[in-house]
Amino acid sequence: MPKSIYETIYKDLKQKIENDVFAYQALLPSENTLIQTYQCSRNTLRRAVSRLVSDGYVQTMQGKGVRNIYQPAAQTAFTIGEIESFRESAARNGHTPLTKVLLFTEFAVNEKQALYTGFSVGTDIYYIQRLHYLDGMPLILNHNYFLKEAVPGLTAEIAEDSIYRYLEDTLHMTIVNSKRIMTVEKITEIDEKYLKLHAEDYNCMAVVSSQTYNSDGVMFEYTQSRHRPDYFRFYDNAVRRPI
Amino acid sequence: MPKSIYETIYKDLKQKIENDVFAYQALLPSENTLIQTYQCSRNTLRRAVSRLVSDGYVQTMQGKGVRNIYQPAAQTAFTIGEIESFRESAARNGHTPLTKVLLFTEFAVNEKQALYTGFSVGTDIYYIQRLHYLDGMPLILNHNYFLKEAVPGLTAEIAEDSIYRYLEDTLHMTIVNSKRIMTVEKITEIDEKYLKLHAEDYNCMAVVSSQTYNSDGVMFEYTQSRHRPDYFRFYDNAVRRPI
DNA sequence: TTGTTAAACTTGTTTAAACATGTTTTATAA
DNA sequence: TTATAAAACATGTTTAAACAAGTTTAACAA
Repeated sequence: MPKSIYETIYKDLKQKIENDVFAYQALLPSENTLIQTYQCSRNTLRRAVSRLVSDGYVQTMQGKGVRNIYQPAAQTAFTIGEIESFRESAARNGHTPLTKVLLFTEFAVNEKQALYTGFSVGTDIYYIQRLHYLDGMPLILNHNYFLKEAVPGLTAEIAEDSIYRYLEDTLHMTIVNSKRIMTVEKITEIDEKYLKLHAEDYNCMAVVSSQTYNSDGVMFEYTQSRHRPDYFRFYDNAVRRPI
Repeated sequence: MPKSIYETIYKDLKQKIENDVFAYQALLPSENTLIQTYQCSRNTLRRAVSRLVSDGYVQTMQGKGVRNIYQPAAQTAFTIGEIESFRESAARNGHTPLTKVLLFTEFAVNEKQALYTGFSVGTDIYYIQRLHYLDGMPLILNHNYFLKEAVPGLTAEIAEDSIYRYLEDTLHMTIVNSKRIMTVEKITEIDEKYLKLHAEDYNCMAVVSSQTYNSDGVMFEYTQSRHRPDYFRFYDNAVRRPI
């Protein structure tokens, strides 16, 4: 339910681009034309288009027009690029997700953990280990650290379903911002065991470490996601700005 | 040389945040205050702030203010997140870069190559293999495919220096857009040889495949960058938008 | 003192207009 | 026919103003 006009336009244009209404490398209708189409102001239209630019869907060229440079990505198991829960991502790609909770516990952050999580020493935390399956295959091993005071009433049952659904629907928390770092790390015995990896085959894996902030600007989650290397893909679009 | 007002303000605020003028988790001065400071319109100021949001530097909260959530990242060998050449990245982090050209050739794209590069079959291409050193250590093995008609006069000498400098300074090309996919792949004999990797140690590596567009919306480069896993880091900031 | 309400803040959305700058097309002069 | 200049059209930047909506503070009544 997009509430704002620019968001409605953005979604409509995005959907049109994905459905080949505009050919690859072709120019979109000009600003003036689209203003007529959507009966909106120039600013509002430009705001919608600028999001398409960020998405890598189109490229604007001063004096020329707006070019469609969208090419559908090969459908893959896991696509990041937005903040998306495992369930959302699976649903979007038409796969069946399943989550198993391996460990659900709580403790206060020690010095070593403070260093890599970003939480202060002594902060009370829920620590959860979860295994994410897609179509029956274990793909991701997650280590979640949730700020206890920001996520009251979290249980293993909720973790088995969807923590993000609980955060947004029940606690009415708004997730806003997520800083991520991707690295490649050696697999551990735990990875080997749960993700059915074999060191002779793959001895390292993709690791995504993220710090997530809620709408109060409070970092309420640190997560380390350990991905099966053969099913990991991360999409990104970069825009070069003048120096 | 930032020409626009919003860019000047953006850079000033960014620099202030990086230099701790605003404390972590503190609120920035309000829009009205900053408008007075920079003597600009509200729109222009908001445009600067919105880029700081994209960068993950601040978070806006309706009714409350703008919170500084910037934390300096651990300095690392290679940071991506923008389109940046190897030399630029090295300079920014105070390292000494060196590039060796392993292979410089040209050919027409065949069917197999067309599939993964995104170039059409028969397109004339410069194919270059380059090894990037940082402080004397080989870190990245690059496979570059450049559209020949878009990059006339490319030589091995230029490739040894900086292709991007040639593109921008000599050919006056503007690089705008780069789509990237990150994966983890098994190392090959070539990787082992040039990056001094050992399969008993690491048998896979980080691979960044990218398609880059110039200001005419033409894809003029496909590159596969193969990174030493122990020196690879990719930073990203994601913003969750209402569904 | 406490609870409610209103005012004064904050950021968010939208419109309108003017001018700048780059590109293409058209009209005009040679 | 060809070269040049002007016009038309494209996106880029900036300002101004109005209203919406969320949060904090201040005033006020009980």
